[in-house]
Amino acid sequence: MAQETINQILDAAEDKARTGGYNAFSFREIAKDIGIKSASIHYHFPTKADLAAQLARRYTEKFHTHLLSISESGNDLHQQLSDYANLFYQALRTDQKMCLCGLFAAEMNVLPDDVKKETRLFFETNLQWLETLLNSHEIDNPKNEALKLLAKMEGAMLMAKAFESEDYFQEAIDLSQYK
Amino acid sequence: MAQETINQILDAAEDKARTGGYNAFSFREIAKDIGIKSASIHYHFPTKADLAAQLARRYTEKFHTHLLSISESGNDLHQQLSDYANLFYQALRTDQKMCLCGLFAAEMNVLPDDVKKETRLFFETNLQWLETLLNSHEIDNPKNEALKLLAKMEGAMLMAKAFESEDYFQEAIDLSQYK
DNA sequence: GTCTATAATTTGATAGAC
DNA sequence: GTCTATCAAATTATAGAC
Repeated sequence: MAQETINQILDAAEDKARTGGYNAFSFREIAKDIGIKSASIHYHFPTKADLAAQLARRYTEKFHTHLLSISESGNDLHQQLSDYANLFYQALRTDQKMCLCGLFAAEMNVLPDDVKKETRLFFETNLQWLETLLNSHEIDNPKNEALKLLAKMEGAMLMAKAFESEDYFQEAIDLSQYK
Repeated sequence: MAQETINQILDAAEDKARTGGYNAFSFREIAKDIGIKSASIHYHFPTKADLAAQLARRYTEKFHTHLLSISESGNDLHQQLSDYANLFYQALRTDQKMCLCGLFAAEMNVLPDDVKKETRLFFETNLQWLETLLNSHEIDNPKNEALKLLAKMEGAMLMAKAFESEDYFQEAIDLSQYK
């Protein structure tokens, strides 16, 4: 199955990209990890930009699936926001790694255009989901509150990376105002 | 003067590191920028890890100087925090670049140990300054509030990078609770 | 689809002349 | 302190056999 190899490539690439960014993964390393040759990766992804763009796209799509699942729970605002924060926290906790798009955003200036576009889409997807949620609970300035919440998530992740401890994420996240 | 060359090297390296992180600057590129040869850089900084560690150290020291200047102003809490946020905003606005240590923090896992240490020191310096400020104004939980403020700064910077507009920084920063 | 082989470039780093 | 020259390794990418 071709799709299986593609998934293996993306999995290996994501692992490395979330560790050190766009320059932290190479065709040869990925190939070695999954037991094929780098030339085979080029068959599936002609250029590194293609691979990275697909990486960001898949990451965003998976994330979006989780967002929809939170929406459909019908839980109250505070619970949904807690579940939202938990998406980021679990990424830290289970993988010990940064948010892929958070890392890409920091490197925005050196990313190929397609990767830039997909990275930005991750943030837009998050903002839109947050805004809809906040709006449906009659929060003032939902657009601005959404941006502040997203910044809080990514900022908290950065704290966890800076101090090399997931605990800093939880300490930096405070959602008590939405109770 | 030797120090002048060293500063030129660090300036050129900082410019590139703040654009794309640890892997975004090379000895050859820096050398070309300032009109010397890469071998000459190795005379001043034996390894890339040495150069990056000094980069983070200088960045933190400069930042600390600004922090002290804000403290000494004797302004009220809200004004000092606004000035603090402005340190980050100006870095975005004048250089169109991310916080060096914010970017390094995102890449923490792939940094040489010395660079890791210096990067962490930037965040500890910020936390300590914030905690002292908040404490002197009798804010509850100054340690935790300091962490939340620092996360807010770095998160807001990331939003600005993600959407490629400094405006997002200002929108994500809200210090009205300290008025 | 995967392979071998290889091109073209860039990288960090060192030896030794001046 | 800066240079030339060079090394060894790694990078993205392609051509062509199987």
